Formats: sequence, C-alpha cells, structure tokens
Amino acid sequence: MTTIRDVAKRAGVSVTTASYALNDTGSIGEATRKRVLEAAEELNFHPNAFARNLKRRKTQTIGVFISRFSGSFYEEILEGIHSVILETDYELLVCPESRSTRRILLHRQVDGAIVFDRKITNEQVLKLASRRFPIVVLDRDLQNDFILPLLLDNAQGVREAFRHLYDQGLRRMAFVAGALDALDNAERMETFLAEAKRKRLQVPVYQGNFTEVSGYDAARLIFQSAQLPQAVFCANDQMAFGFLRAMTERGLRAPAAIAIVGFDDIPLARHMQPSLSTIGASRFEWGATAVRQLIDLLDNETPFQPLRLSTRFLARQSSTLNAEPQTALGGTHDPALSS
Amino acid sequence: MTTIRDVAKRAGVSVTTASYALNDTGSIGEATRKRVLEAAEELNFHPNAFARNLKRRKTQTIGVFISRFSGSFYEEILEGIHSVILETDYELLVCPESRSTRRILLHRQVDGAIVFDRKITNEQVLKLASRRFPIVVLDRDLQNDFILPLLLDNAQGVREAFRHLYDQGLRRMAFVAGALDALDNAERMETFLAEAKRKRLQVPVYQGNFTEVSGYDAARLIFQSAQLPQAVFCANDQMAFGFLRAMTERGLRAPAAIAIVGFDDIPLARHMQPSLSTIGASRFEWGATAVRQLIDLLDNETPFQPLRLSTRFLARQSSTLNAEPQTALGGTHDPALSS
DNA sequence: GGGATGAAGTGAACCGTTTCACTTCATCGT
DNA sequence: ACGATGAAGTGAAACGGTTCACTTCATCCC
Repeated sequence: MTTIRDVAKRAGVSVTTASYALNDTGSIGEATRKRVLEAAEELNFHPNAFARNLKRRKTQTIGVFISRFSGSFYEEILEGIHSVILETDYELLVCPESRSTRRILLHRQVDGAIVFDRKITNEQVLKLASRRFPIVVLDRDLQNDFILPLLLDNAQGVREAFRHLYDQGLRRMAFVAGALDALDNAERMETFLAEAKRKRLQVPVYQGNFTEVSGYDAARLIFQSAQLPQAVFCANDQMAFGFLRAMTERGLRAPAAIAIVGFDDIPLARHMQPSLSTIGASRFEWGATAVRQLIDLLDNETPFQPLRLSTRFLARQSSTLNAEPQTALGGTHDPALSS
Repeated sequence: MTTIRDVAKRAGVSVTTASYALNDTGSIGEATRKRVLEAAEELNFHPNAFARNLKRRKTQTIGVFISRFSGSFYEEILEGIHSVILETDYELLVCPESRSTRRILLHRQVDGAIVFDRKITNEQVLKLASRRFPIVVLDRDLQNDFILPLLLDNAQGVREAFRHLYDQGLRRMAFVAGALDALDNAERMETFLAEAKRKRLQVPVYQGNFTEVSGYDAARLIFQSAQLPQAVFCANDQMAFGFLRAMTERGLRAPAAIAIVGFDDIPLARHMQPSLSTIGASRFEWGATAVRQLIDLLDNETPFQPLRLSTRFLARQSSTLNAEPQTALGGTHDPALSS
C-alpha cells in the first residue's frame, strides 16, 4: 500500500509539501506540484480514507439511513440520490437499519444524513442536527435550521383524486387508512374527509397499517356492510392492492363494483389488473432534492428551503368508470361478475 | 465526542487497559474490566471507527459493489445480504458505481467484497482477491481460492422450460438472446439450443441485450418472418416484457399466438397480463449465501464452496396453452385477436 | 541598503485507537 | 527461601494522513 510518504520521497519533497500539492492547499510552486502529482500517479497513490477522515474530522460522505432495501419505494429515491452524488465530490453511504446506525451517526462517520428510517427517533435527530451536521428527513415533520423535512404535498393529489371520483357521480365513499402515527396518512385522510365534508358526504374510515394484508382485511370488513361503497380511497397502493385482491376473490370488479384509488404509484400499480389509479410523486426527484439541499448547506451555507414535493393524480382503470378498456382484458362481460 | 482517554481517566486506568477491557483482549482483572465498561457506558463511549480501522487495518465491513440501485434485481439480493449481516458483527457498505469504487477496494476500506458491477474488470478482481481480501462475484465466472463465483444453475431451469413447451406440442421455437458477453446468456442459449437439437429442432436466434426495448425489437423482426414461431424463449424477463408489448400492439395474444417464456422472475412477471412464465431463483438466498461464505472464510478460514443456485421453471399464463384462465381476464374471445 | 513582504517549503504535533514490549507483584513448587 | 511463572497493568510507538507554526529566500520599495 503506497503512502504519502512514498510519494513525497519519490518527488523529492517533504510530506507536508506532498500533502499540500495533492490537496491543492498551502502554497506550492507549479513545478513542484506537478512533480508530486506525477509521483502519485506513478505509484498509484490513493490517500487512506481512514487516516484522512480521522484528522480532518470530515468524511465527504452523505449517509442515507433506510430501514430496509426492499419496497421499490427506496429504490428510486436511492437512484435519485446517487445521480446527484455522482456529480459532486461526495460519497454515499447507504445504511440499512443495524447495530451500527447509532455509531455512524454519533461519530460523524458521515457529514450529513438523509433519514428515512422510523427506528431513528425524533429526539435523536434533534440532538444530532447542527450546522456541521445537517439532516434531511423524508418521513416525518421535524424542522429547524438544520433539519429539513421533505414532504409530499399530499393534499394536492388527494383533492384531485376526490374530484375525479365525485365528478363521476360517486357519492358513497370509504377511506382505508394507513399507520396512525404517519403524517402522510393523517394528511391524506384529513384532506379526503374535508373534501367529502364540503360536499356533505359521510365517509367511514377503516383502519389499516399500510400493508397489503391490512387492505385485504379492510375489504373483507367492508363487504359485510349493508350497502357497498361506490368508491374506496386507500391511503397507499399496497393496501389498494390487497383490497383489489379481496374484491377479485369475491368476484367483484373495479371500478364497476367499487372504484379504487391508491397512493404512491408503486411500479406495480400500472401493471395490476385493473391498473390502479393512484397519486404519484417523483421519488427520484425526492432523493435528488434531498441530497442537493444537503450538499448546498454543507458547502455553501445555503439555508434549507422547505418545500413540498408536488403530487399528481393518475387516473387509471381501477377508478375510471366509462373509459374504453385500455387493453382488451376484462370489461363488463366478465364471467367473474356472475360468480 | 468522548474518547477512550476519557473512559480510561474515569475508570482510573491507563488507556491501554481501557482498550484491552473494551475489546476483551489482553489480560485484565474482572473488577477492572467492569469498571471500564461502566465508565464507557456512563460516558456513552463509541470508539471512533476511523482511528480503529486505521490502526487495525481491518474494518469489519463487507462491501457490496453494484452498478445502480434500480432494477428490483438488486433489491432482494441486498435484502438477503442484509439479513445475514444483521446476525454478525460485520457491517455493510453498499457502493453503487462511482468515482471512489477503486479507492474503497484498493484501500481495503472493506474486509471483503461482493461484486455485482460489470464496470469492475476481471483483472481488478484477480489482482485484489487474497486470503485477507476474499471476493464473491455474482456476475461472472472467475474463480480461485479467494474468488467465489456464485452462479445460477441456468441449465436446470431452461431444460424444464423447454420440456414444458415441447410437451405442449410446440415445435417452431425461437430464442431471443441477451448480451453476448454475459455468461448467463450463453448458458441459457446453449442449453436451449442443445435441448432443441436433441429433438431435431432448428431454433433461430435473435440478438438482444437484456433490455426491454431489445425484446420489443426482436419481436418486430420476428413478425416479419414468413411463419411465426409457436414459442419464444427470451433470455430474461425484461426482453420478454418488451416482446409481449410488441405482441399486444400487433393484436397477438400469448400464449395463443406465441407462447412466451422469460428468465429471472422479476416481481412484475407475475403481474403482467398475461402473467409471464419464467425461471426463478431466490435472489434473497443468493445474497445471503454470498455473504455467509465470505464471512466464513474471513473468520474461520472455511474455504469457499463453489455452488450453483438452483433455479426452477414457473409455468404461468404466457406459455400455458389450455389452462383455465386464472383470473377472469382475457381469454380467447379477446377482441384484440381480430384487430 | 535594509526592512517589509510574501511565496515556497518544512518539522512536528496531532487525530483516536491498538498493540508490542515491558514492569510489577503475588503465588507456587521444590 | 528463592527462582520461575504468569496474571495484571502500563508507556509509547505506531497507523497515514493534515495542518499549525515556522524558516528561508528572492523581490520590492523607499
């Protein structure tokens, strides 16, 4: 392993000079700098990151804390983050939930963090965040000069969705809620209920927890009611998926029997049968924005710019009553309807 | 930031003793050890990883080198790796392709590597791998005492698939190939052609590159032939997806017009319309096996155990001729057929 | 001519651990 | 009673960089 000492020797200068030359700091003559760089090149020198970080107390690394890899949810966000990182001189440390999460955070093994892991508490975030350690949170509403929450504009998409349902003449609606402690769920629900209220509609709420199975269960519950709703809004796509599965099992077709709308636009949504109407935001953009703001604060002291990521309603088959069938599949002559 | 010096002072011992006590090395009295651990606890001490790694020349970290995050392909592998890592005292560094890939590898910023990134050349892998730096490769056939290729048993699944097609009486078959330099593609193709040859079938090959669009293009090319094949085997699901899209556009239904089989069992496969017959392996298991072997070699000198991950054919709608429609969707009265 | 100036370069301390080589001291066997 | 032994503990040198404080020396200005 070649060290900076080897480089210095080869270039015939002191270690200090070599370091200055390599980092373009200090004041070093052009000829000398060149000699050092050449020596480094010839010896294939790469500075030892541990030594460097130890001394500098800066790692030039952004940490992303997620709870797990699966769920294509993260995938796109990570992709967005990565794409921005590639254009900077920062590196990326993706840290799934683990024993060492705390240590990495505590020891500033990263210069800034993007948190998307509910296992990390609000208190921890609050305690850690500072000018020298800014944090972007993607999953909670926590804010100060050094904590930037990047939230979805839930209301916008939900309003569009409600209008879409309402304009088709649907009046009996139900809401399948996600985890109670989730801000996103709260906002989606509030908006939906508020819109309904303005139209003088009563909307029963069925409690789920964002999992497919909870959507399935909610559906089973709803099937027991005297009169089926005409439209059901699920607080996320996974639950909508479960709901649709329950409907299929019972021989009910969306949107004919019940119009279904989800939230998130997971990749599967467009491929379901029927394709799922949902509300989407660009997760890629989400990740990219997060890391851009972080690095801007770190490098240029640009203050955080709170913003909501815009969402938009995507009308697909599951909630669109009299559209042409987009593929030749399904339709009203569906044998399942008579089962 | 509290250091080991603070801990030593508080426990009334030397730094050396503190270090030994914390690491359970050296010989330290029980009472002393306890005092040190208590002091560490009280001060909320976490050793600085940079200093430790610098000195130890060991990082207790496994690096996973992937080219990008998207493509649900990685997702499950990472999940498998992560699940094993959680049970060990190793950490995980996921490194998407970037400027620093080389440095991380060169400087042993990780103790072992799982390589799934074609940007890293065979030469690099060969040069790096050693007893103290074992490497598992997931995407190439490269092997020595310290390089373990974890490959799919391509032949097994492909044979099953061929038999499935053949047993349904299909004889005119075609093969859509993936990237030429990919071992997986080569094996899938060889096996398929070999099976065909045993049955005295001629199978034309259409060159693709594993992308959806190349599958689409291959389909367009095939549509120009005098007589359509009855079955098409695509070397991966993405191409199969493209192929199906082209068929839909042309008003052709699988399997009625052409039976389609893919390879990989991407999550979407089961959700396509028609659902895609394909060949799958547990990617979760793939990742888990990789990291298990790596850590076993690192910690216990257990030699690498070359093995092939078993694959199995999954018969779904796209290639199953006279099955009951699994859902009520589609079927032979499909208006698209007449367009 | 001589002090001020600033560019170019250097020595050594330091970052926070680990670990080698060493000391001390109680215990044991003979 | 005494050397051998080994457990318990310590001082200081690494690890490989960065950077503060300093020297040297040519140039400039009055």
